[in-house]
Amino acid sequence: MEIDKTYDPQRVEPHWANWWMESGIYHADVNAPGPVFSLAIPPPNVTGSLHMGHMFEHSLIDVAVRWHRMRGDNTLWLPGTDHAGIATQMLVERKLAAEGTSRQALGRVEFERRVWEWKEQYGGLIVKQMKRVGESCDWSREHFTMDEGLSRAVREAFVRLYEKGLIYRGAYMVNWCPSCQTALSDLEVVHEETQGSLWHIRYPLSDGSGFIVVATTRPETMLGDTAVAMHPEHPRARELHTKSLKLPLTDREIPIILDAMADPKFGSGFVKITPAHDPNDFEAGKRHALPSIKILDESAKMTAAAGRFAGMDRFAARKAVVAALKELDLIEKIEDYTVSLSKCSRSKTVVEPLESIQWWVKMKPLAEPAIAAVESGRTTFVPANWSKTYFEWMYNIRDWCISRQLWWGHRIPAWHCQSCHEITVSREDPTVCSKCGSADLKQDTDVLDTWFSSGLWPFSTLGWPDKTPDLAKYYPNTLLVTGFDIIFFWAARMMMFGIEFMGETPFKQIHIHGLVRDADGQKMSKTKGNVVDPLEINEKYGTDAVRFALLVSAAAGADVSFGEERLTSARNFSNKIWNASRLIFSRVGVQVPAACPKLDTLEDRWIVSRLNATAEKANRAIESHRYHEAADALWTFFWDEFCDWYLELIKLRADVPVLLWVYEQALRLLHPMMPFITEELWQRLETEAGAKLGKSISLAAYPAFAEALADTAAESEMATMQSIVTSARTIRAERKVDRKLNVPGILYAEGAAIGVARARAEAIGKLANITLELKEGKAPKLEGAVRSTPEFDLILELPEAEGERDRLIKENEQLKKVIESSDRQLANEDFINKAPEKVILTIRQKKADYEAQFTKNLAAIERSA
RNA sequence: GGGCGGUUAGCUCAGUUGGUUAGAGCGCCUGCCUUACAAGCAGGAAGUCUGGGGUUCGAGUCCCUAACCGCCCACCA
Repeated sequence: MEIDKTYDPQRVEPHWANWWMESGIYHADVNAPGPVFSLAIPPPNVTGSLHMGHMFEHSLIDVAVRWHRMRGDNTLWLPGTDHAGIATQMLVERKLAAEGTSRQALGRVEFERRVWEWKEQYGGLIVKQMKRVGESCDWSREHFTMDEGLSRAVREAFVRLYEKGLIYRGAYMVNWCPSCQTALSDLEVVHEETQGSLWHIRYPLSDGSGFIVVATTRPETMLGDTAVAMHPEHPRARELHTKSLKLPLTDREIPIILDAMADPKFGSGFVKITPAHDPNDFEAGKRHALPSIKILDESAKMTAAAGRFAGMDRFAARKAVVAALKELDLIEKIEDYTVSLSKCSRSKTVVEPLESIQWWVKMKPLAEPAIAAVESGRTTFVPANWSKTYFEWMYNIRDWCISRQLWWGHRIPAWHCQSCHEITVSREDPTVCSKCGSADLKQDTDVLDTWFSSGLWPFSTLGWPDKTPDLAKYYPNTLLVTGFDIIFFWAARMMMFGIEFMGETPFKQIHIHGLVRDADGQKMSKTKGNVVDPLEINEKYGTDAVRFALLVSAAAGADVSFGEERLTSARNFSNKIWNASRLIFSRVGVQVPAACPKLDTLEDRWIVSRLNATAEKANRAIESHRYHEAADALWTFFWDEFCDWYLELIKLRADVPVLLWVYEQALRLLHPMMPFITEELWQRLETEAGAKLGKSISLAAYPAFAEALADTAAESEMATMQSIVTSARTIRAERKVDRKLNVPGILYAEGAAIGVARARAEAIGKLANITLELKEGKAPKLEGAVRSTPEFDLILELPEAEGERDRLIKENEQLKKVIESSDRQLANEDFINKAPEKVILTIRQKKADYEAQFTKNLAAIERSA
């Protein structure tokens, strides 16, 4: 068979990626038998393109999915994308700006049309990329959070929560992004420590009896102060609390109030109260019935209430206010101060706390059962520790602001009556007001937080609110694979909504993976310029190699430091698989026995036993989401055992019935991690009758552990044989013997070892290029080119090596340490009494072996002295 | 202010419930273009498992403590 010398993924991958899709083999059949394995993808943002984080997450998912499918489970991996409200709207607005227009200029309807158009044009990119990298999704069930079915689900969910009193509308302090022009949830605000200042400002007492000093990080807000608070226990409380202050730069008089919020130990012990622009002060304002003066508008510009500062931007106003106060000599001092700035996670604009009317979800009643679900173990986290993070947030949960003043998203299904001002919330668009019957209705202009619709994802994608067969079969999902960064945003909300609407937790397990970092462990970011593009490296190294490189370094929950060396070695591994296949195909052919053939030779028994052990390890590892362990086991098996030993031994034989069977099984074991190369090679194989093996390796059974194939005797015999070969090679390497030169050698051994040596003498001779003579018993003297182990002495006909004596002395020093420590242990009564018998026996054996070795070495050392 | 991780070979990292002389990849050293593979083969060097206490017959692994690094949460003027 004509086959390239090096593996070229580009010649193989596009074909299979395409065929997997077109053949529809990953379509989940509701009526198929077997246990269900279902998983819904964390829907990537439509605006996005595939980055390393996706590549990693999707590799983890695809391994789990392919493994379950090969195990015969009724497997569904449901793909889809998220409309990502703010992110997408920002992108399209930027594009409009470049065209010299704006959403305001276009109007709402036209803008929405443009976003849809944009989505159709560019939104499919990430999906295309996912298809190209061979993700085994059921594309017939692809969903988008704004498609018709999901929109209906969103509406249903909203109405139900509203009817239950879990959604309410009200005026509260919200995080307002002046650049996105919308309210944000607490989660969409990021806190950043910044070097700022603490301004100490003198507020004169109205009666002219002096000043009190307040400290603030935002001096411009003083224009909206409506009180100054002091702690009730403050030493001057009695004296001051009836007095009032003359608020500088204004002609207002404000009271001094007593409130425990003022920490007497902080600063001067007085705190200014700006109810309109600070959440704490907002509450204080309510407690003390203070007026609220809004001095900043939705664009963070000073309002008319700010007097001569009106129209200024908040930061300009800050400077101007400070300057004005300085002029009046009202600045007592300015301290350097570290402030925690709240910024919009999208636009990085500093958010402004503003009072505004928004829609909220009451969270406590939803959180309680979601907490219970994890406490009771109905849903578990992997790694388990993440449940702490989940609990931490859930116990302290606050109501969720779900309305956004955006145009791209699910419009809130609420209608405001223009005559009686009643709100009608409805599944169908109402024509008349539910209270007064007026037809003059206007739909609420807000849309819902993106995460509201993603929160319904595990069941909305299966047809909810209808009772579909899909929903019955695939809900709850078996597994969720996601990043820790969206545990609160997404996982927790799905838990709450899943339980609320479906009565059942949405997934049994939540696997939280880490972050893909660069080779130096730095977070990848565009500004740092250390972003690795998966498509670029997929092209360079092959998708399988990229997957394998990610998987092999992905201990559960751990971050992955991703450098090119890892890719190179993974790429080399695919090449190794390729070349082993070349050898097999050219020497042995492509016909695979239907079952494991009869095992006669040591190496056959051994490789089958190793294959079996590897299958066990791989299954256990994948099942418990320890993908790196599976990858490692497969690497070791295929490269070190199958290629380096088994194939080398096979080359010496004509009759090889077992080889193809083991090889084909190995391809199956590798398939979930390296789908392309394994499919390509597997498709070249045939049955012994010359027929195709099957439709796709991805539908072949994943090898399972079989007790009957475990052969500990073969493993230990093979270990002896390997040890003899390695000893001979080591001697040769140390003396730099020409590879082609055959060297006579004598092997002294007893017991089992001599049996192995006899049975495989020829193979040993060939692998080490020595002519082997066997003698039963111990070597009479150990000099010359010798290698000794507890099992045997091997003497090659070569002159004594320089440095051999030093090596033995060094080895004996180490042996002595181990022997002494074994002695100590064995002399310890507690150890003998308490340690399990198995451990004691092992130590005894170990000690005996080392002593024998030590004695041999010693004899050689003494003689060479 | 709370919470969670990490510290193991030159580098990046593994190390299930404590139990043989702590592993891998890359890098390094030596020798090989061996009819599958130089993206390879054979051999080799390299670690007082961050420090200090403790539990235990036995600790990289469990407990306490310190240092350093990182992350998350929080309405600390």
